Parts: sequence; structure tokens; C-alpha cells
Amino acid sequence: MLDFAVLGLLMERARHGYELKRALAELGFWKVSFGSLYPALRRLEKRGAIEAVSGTGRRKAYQVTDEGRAIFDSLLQADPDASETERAFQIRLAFLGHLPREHRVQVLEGRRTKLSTNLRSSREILIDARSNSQDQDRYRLALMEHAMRSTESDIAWLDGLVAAERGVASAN
Amino acid sequence: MLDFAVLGLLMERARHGYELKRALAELGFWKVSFGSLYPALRRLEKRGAIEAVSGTGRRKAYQVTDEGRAIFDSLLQADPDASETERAFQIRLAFLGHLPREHRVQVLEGRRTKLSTNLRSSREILIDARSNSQDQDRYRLALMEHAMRSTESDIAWLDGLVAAERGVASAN
DNA sequence: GAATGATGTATCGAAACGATATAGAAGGAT
DNA sequence: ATCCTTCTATATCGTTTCGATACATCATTC
Repeated sequence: MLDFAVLGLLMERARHGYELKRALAELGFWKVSFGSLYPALRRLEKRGAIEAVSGTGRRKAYQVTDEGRAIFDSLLQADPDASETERAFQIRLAFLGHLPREHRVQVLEGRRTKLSTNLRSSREILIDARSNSQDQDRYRLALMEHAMRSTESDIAWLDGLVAAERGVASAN
Repeated sequence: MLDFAVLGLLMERARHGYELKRALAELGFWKVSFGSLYPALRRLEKRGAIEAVSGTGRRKAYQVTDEGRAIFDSLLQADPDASETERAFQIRLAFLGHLPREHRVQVLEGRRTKLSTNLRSSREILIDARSNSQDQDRYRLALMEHAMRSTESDIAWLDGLVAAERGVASAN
């Protein structure tokens, strides 16, 4: 998945390692370490997805190859299975602009369905957690309740994104 | 950190691996894999923090030893440094009930400070992301904005928890 | 010109992940 | 009764990610 994110960022322009790390952090959801990033760059290079175009000083900028673009597209278009991580979804979302509209809506609604399911099971869990909890568990309950509210807000947000897509669609 | 979480759960009662996995998932923030969990159990066992008390059938229940309780306490009381993960904080929070009130408030406010700092830098990043973005980046901006709103809501939640602690304190 | 701090690449050991193998127990269908 | 599927449960394998640290270069400032 890191490979996917790196490819996506390199799609716009060549970047070197440090810059990629910063860009990933600025997306807000992933403070990737060098111990993840540099091996990832080497992996991608070995697969022929990216190539080094040495930059200023000791910088090593990388750019995507045609092969890399093909890999990125296939990763982007592969329909996300049910086991997709939170993070994997966020990466997919960050680059959703590269997909056609119908496909975008599909991804968003797939995610929405998953969150709704999660929410339902959380509700059940919470109900019987509440019924047999000690005072000590107060924070655990608070944590669960807050997580549920966050999920609800995520769902509302997804609905907003879908509505925006449809709005744009009808405006076209 | 997984070790910490496992110890915390075993503090209440003996549990076997599968049960621990379920319990961790039910806390809502971590779907730990067996490939993480079983090695963690073996680690803890080797350190003398837990011991197996074989249960029904092929189940292997574990219980904390005195040594384990000591380790748990020291992990709980160690003041969380700035580099503490989201997940690490959540684990700490889940077991915050084991700490005295003043210490609890301290942990909550430490977290609040960190989130506020993050929020400020996110705001700056977002401002110049907005100023030079293509239409393609629409989803990336949406992601950043949503992350910021989530953080704001987290902060408000933390404030609520602190207020509750103080409320309880004055009621006592 | 020396100290300091920001930038940048790199690597190491440990931890976590995701997939998969294996197998007993439970419950239902034929 | 026995077959079949599903759930429960432990375990391990190879890969990825993490966190810490080393180290080198450049810019600033004292």
C-alpha cells in the first residue's frame, strides 16, 4: 500500500525520499518512517515502476516509468475488497480524482456500506459492554462511544462526497 | 504496545488467544492479527509476565503473574512522550481507570496539547494546499479537511473527559 | 571558522501484518 | 448415523512497517 501511495505522489512530479515522507505526512494520516520509505523505493525501482533522476546535491529524485503508471492504474482500479484497511481506503481516496465518476461513487458507497456494518456491530457490543461494566471500565466505554460517533460522522462525510459527485454530474 | 494492551486485558481475568483478539477488536481501534498476537503472548511468557493455565479443550488461557502486574503498572505510569502513537494513546486511555485522578487529567491534557499543535500545523498546510491545487486534488483536500474536523471533535471530546474528571472531583 | 540546526540517505533489529495450514467442536441436513 | 459446513482456536511463514540511530551535507549565526 505504501508503494501505491508513493506511485500516486510521483505521478504528478518527480520527488526525492524526504519530500515523499513530508508529502505523505501532510496528507494527514500517515507518518511513514524512513525504514518503510526507502525499502519501498527500492522495491518499486526493482519492479521497474520508478527510476532515479538524480537531483541537486545528494538528493535522489525518482520519477514514474510507463510501467509504473500501468501499475498505479491497476491498483487504483482494482476494486477494494472487504478487508481493505482504513489506511488503504484513505490512500485510494487521495487519488480518487484519477478515476471516472461512476467508479468514484462506487468506491465511496462501498466504504459507506462497510462503515454501516461496523457501526451496527459496534452498537451491539456497546450495549452489552454497558450492561456488565465496572466503574474502572468507564474510559473503555467512553472510547467505544467516541469511536462510534466518529464513524457516524465519517458516514455523513461520505454521503456528502457522494452528493457532491451527483451534483456535479447533474450540473454537467 | 500490544504487550501493554494484552497485559491490561489479562489484568481483569484469564483469557486465551482468540478471546484476546476479539476483546481487542471490540475496543474498536485495533484488529490485531494472529501473527502479532501469538508472538506477543510468547514474548510476555518468556519475560515471566504471564503464564498459561490450560483451559477447555485445546484452549490455552493465560493469566498475569505478579511480575506482569508490576510491568503493567510501570507501563501505565510511564509518562507518555511526545512521539506517542494514536494507538498507544488509545490503549493507555482504555486502562486509564487504573490510575489516580490527577494522573488521568494529566494524560488527557497532554494529549489535548499534542492534538492542538497538530491542528495548527494542519491549518497552515491546508491553506497553501488550497492555494495551489488542481481539480484532481479535490479528494485530497477533502481528506485533509475531514481529518481536521475529526481532530477538532477529538479535542472537544477530551475536554469533556477532563471536565467530567473535575466534576467528579468536586462532587467527592 | 566553529557550532548548530535543518536537510537528506541509509540501515538494523524488532514488531506487526496478511495469508494460510491445521484441526477439533457444534449444529444441521440427508 | 454420517456427512458437511461453519465457528472456534492455535500456530507459523514471508513481507512490510516501525522506531531508532548513524552519518553526511548544507546554511546560518555567533
